[in-house]
Amino acid sequence: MPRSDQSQTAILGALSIMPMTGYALREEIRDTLGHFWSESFGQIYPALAELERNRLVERRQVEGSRSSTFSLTDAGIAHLRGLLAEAPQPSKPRNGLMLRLFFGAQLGPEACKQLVLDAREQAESTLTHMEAARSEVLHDPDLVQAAPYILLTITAGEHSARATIAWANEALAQLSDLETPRR
Amino acid sequence: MPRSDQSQTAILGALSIMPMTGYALREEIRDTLGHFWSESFGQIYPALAELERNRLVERRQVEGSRSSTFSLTDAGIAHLRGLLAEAPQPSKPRNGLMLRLFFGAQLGPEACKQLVLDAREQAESTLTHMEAARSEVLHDPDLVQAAPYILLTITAGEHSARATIAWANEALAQLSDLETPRR
DNA sequence: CCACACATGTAATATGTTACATGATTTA
DNA sequence: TAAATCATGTAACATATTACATGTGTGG
Repeated sequence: MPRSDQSQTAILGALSIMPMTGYALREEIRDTLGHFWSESFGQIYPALAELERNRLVERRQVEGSRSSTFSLTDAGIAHLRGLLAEAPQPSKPRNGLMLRLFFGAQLGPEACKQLVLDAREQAESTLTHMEAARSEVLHDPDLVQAAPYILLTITAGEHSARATIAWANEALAQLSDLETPRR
Repeated sequence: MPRSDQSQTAILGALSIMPMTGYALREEIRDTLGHFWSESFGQIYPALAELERNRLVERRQVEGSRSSTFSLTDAGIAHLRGLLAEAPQPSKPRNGLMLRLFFGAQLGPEACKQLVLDAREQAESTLTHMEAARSEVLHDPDLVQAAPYILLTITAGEHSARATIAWANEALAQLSDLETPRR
């Protein structure tokens, strides 16, 4: 089985919400699933080609245009449900921030503080995006079916971002103590 | 520059805390950094070989044994500091749980609930591990220098796990509402 | 002396990103 | 009409996992 099942899941899933081109697929995945998923061009087109070979998606040429819209076949929907039912394969974590803090003794408190500040800022920006996403989801008529589930992922993002902010504040306090050793 | 800088950072960092064999390196990374980092055998040995070629680590053969201990050279410490100072490269997220929930309409509330239950259980287990790790770090004499920084990463893990648990409880309530549509 | 953990490494494979090539369509 | 965006795809490269090959030391 070439092409990761997980990429197929994301692609079939996105097409289950609405048919679209490969290009749009990448934009949707980046903009909508971006906080917890990513696919690159180099994966999307070959994966689409294979899904087409297996009759799981259908390409519909737009009249007088080179671009084509992909949509799920019945077999594609069945396949998607099968993939979703499989246990999520745990992704190998690679958190560059934590790696740096872990060896922070080599870096010094100042640089660590800056890393934590950056992380906090990013979490705050995530929080803003999540709020915007929530109202988009609630107002998009294409998403009435999917909305309750999508909202779960948005809530997860918010919880995670708030946890990061709370942790960052604690961490900054700790780092300040390290900076000025008691005299 | 072959071999990701990030792998080198993890390896040099681990060796900065204490010299060890390649085998031990993998065990340490799995057991100690496991919650936010991973390296596999296939990366560690080639990376060590290259670090050795660049005189960033030194191999010391143990008397009458085939195994050897790697330790940092002065250039290695300098290199490590340089790597740590670089901005963490954001890892492409791939959260299988969120992917499944996002398309949960295809899966149904029951299966989604099970996924969330599993996630909560895992977070609870993480919380237990973090507690154990904290007391280990506080009692290991090799870690006196590094401890304050390592504790930051443990605290981060705890915040994140607690956020997951809180979210899971909310999500389960939402999913129950979906299961029994009002009549 | 057998099984298991320690130890080093390579090869095959899988996965994923980036840069490039190409051209159509839209918008300023 | 020039520039930006949309659109499809490939090739080269980078990265990472898994299985395998090989052998040593140690405890039951």
